Amino acid sequence: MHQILSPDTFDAACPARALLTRLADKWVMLVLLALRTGPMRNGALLRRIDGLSQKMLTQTLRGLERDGLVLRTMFDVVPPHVEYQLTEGGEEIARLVDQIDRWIRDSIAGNPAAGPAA
Amino acid sequence: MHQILSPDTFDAACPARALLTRLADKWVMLVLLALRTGPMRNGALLRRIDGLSQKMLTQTLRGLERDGLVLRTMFDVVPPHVEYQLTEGGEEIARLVDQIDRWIRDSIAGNPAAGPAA
DNA sequence: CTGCATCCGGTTCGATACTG
DNA sequence: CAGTATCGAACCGGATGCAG
Repeated sequence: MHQILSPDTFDAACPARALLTRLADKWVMLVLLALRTGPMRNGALLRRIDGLSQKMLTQTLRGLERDGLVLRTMFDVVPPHVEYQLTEGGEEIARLVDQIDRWIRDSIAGNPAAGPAA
Repeated sequence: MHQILSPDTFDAACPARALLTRLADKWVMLVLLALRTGPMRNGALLRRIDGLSQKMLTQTLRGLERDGLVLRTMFDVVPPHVEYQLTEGGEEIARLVDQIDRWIRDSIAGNPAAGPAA
C-alpha cells in the first residue's frame, strides 16, 4: 500500500496502485468525462470522442465495468440498445478527472502561448 | 476544445485534451504523487517507485518539465546532484491525483473483496 | 446497433552498456 | 550520481470482417 506523507515505496503489487494504473489511460479519462453528462450509447460515445475506435471503446468500457465505475444496461430489443452510465464511484472519479480537465483548460486559457508553465 | 456539460465532441486536436492525455500515464501519476512529499533526487524516485526504470523516469520527468509541472534544479558539484520538485501547477494537479488515489484506497478498504463496486 | 476475433504495423519499454 | 544510446521483445491499438 502506498500512501502520501509516508516514506513507503509505491509497491507494484499494491491493489490501489493497480487500479490507479488502470485509470491512468487516456481513453478511460475521456470516457469518464463524456459519461458525466448522463447515460450514453456505444455509438454516441464513439461519435463524441474523436479518434476513439470501437475496439478501444469496448475494451475501455469493459475495464470500467470490472472496476465498478460504469454500469452497462442492455435493453432486449432489435436492433440492440445498450446504455452506459457512471456508477456512484464512477461519478466520484469522473468529478476529479473533470477538475483536472478544468484546471488544464483554465491554465491554457491563462497562458495561451505555452502549457501550464509561466 | 472539449468541455463538460456541452454537446461538444472531444476533439483530438484540442490542446487541453493533449495535455490531459499526457497526464493519463501511470508513471506520470506515480511521480506526481511521490513528489508531493517534497523535492527528490533521481535515485530517490527510482528507489521509491517500484518497477520504474531509469529510462522511463527520465522520460517522464522531461515531459512533466516541458508541461511546467515539475522543476529541475541542478547543483554543480561532483558527484552530480539534481533535484526535482513540483511547481505550483504541479502541486495542483498532484493534489487532485492524490484525491483520486485516496478515493481508491478508501474504496478498497471498504470493499476488501472487490474493487470499488458495491 | 452492438460487439467479437483476427491480423499486423508501430510504438513503447526494459535491459544493458557507456559517458560526464 | 545522473543521464544517454542502442536493441530486441512485448504490448498497444487500428483496420477489417463477421455475428447476434
